[in-house]
Amino acid sequence: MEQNQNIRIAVDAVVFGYKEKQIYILLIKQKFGPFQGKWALPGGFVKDGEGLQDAVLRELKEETGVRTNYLEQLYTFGDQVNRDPRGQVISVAHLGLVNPSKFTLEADTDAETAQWFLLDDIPELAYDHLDILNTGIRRLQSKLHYQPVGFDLLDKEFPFSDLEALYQSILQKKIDRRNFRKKILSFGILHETDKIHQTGSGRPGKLFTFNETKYKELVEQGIHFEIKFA
Amino acid sequence: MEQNQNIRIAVDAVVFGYKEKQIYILLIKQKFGPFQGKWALPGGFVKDGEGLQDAVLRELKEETGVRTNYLEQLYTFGDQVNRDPRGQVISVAHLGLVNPSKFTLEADTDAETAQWFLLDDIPELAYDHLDILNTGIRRLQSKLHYQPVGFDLLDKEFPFSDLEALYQSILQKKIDRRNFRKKILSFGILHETDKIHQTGSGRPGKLFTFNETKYKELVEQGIHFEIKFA
DNA sequence: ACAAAAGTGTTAGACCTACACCCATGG
DNA sequence: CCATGGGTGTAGGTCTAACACTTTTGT
Repeated sequence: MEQNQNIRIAVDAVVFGYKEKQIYILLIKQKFGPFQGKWALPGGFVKDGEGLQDAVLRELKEETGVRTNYLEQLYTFGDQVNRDPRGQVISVAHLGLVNPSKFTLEADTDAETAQWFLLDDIPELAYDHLDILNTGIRRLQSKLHYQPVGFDLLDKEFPFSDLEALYQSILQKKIDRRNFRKKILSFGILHETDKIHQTGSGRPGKLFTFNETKYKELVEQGIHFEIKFA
Repeated sequence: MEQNQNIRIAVDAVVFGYKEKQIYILLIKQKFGPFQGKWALPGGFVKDGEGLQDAVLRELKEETGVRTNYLEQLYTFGDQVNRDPRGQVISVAHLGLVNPSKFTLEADTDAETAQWFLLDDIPELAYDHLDILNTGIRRLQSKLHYQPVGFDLLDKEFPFSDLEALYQSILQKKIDRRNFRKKILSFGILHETDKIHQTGSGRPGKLFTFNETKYKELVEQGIHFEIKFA
């Protein structure tokens, strides 16, 4: 009953960031270990006395310099006993959302570099991190259907087209602009400021902010967002 | 980097069963440990070289005699470092669905007894198992909205009213019979046999079976089931 | 005046909700 | 014939899908 286990527990993070109208994912290049030089998700072993979420936040900060407000548990990988060549390791994967413009990437400890990658430009990954990443992508895609998404990814003030591009980038399909706008506005999570987005070309758009109270309320309550591609 | 951890990993199972038109949950009475004599979810430590899901299935069989086809990962409890008085233990909770009529409960190893409990008759539970149980209930309730449920809980042939009672029992509210039937039949997961349910009183109902192919297809694809209480 | 991006409304169809009476069987 | 539970249809309202032109700005 009190026999010792020879299993170790780690955490990993699938962190999404949105910039330049596209979704990126945060990866690090490993400095040590069996996959030295390979790209991987940020993560590492949990320390004694440390909670799971704390471990993720610590590793993220150490390996990439990023801090995230939004972090949820994704899935625990431990059915495959040999997923780590160093021995049996169970990894509790988390999903994070971040606005990349708030941070400069800085690799500290186990990581040589940290870098944002476009989803269709992912390098070969260490361990089973591709599985974890795919689980994260699927989760993010389904989140859109039952929770508002965007608060943690966009700037405080943003043009409506940013939100639209965000949804299209996550779902990887085109959305009808008129229907999308109607639907989102009907949730009442946006507040239209009187500022105007200064851009290079084309008609400038009004800037919006999230109504944080209403937004968080709908994150709790759940929404039903269903929209066909145009 | 290769420092040893003093954290152990366990699994627990929230197993639902349906009988006599109501949802039950499977609990065991602990034979040993800090909560000796208390009721708890079936579960225990993962063995070296064992996968998570295998560990759940093993513990379930050892402690209750139940085997389940349907088992999904629920959530990993490890943010609270002191959830187990024996030391830091992270528990990967799973959710199982079972037809209780297929098993007689038999407690083998760590359990004194195993027993089915009605949801509104849950005894005091060991550890943070009430949190885990509530997470399981919420998950099962939301599953109804995006996946068909019933295949693993009902008999092979069942009257339509069983399915209806199952949904009502899980959602804890009354459902309009006509609308429910219309909705479920429109999914095409049911096959009407020409057999008749032999019951005590009242008009006998036709027996149905699940169209397993279609059912599993919709489990993958997802459905959208939304129904107001009557 | 042209290029680029923002902004805007209506209609048809699908789906959801509300609602009450008759039917088949056993005792 | 009564009690019990099974079986059935329709109309109103709401939500979604489809669809294209005009407006504002910079160059």
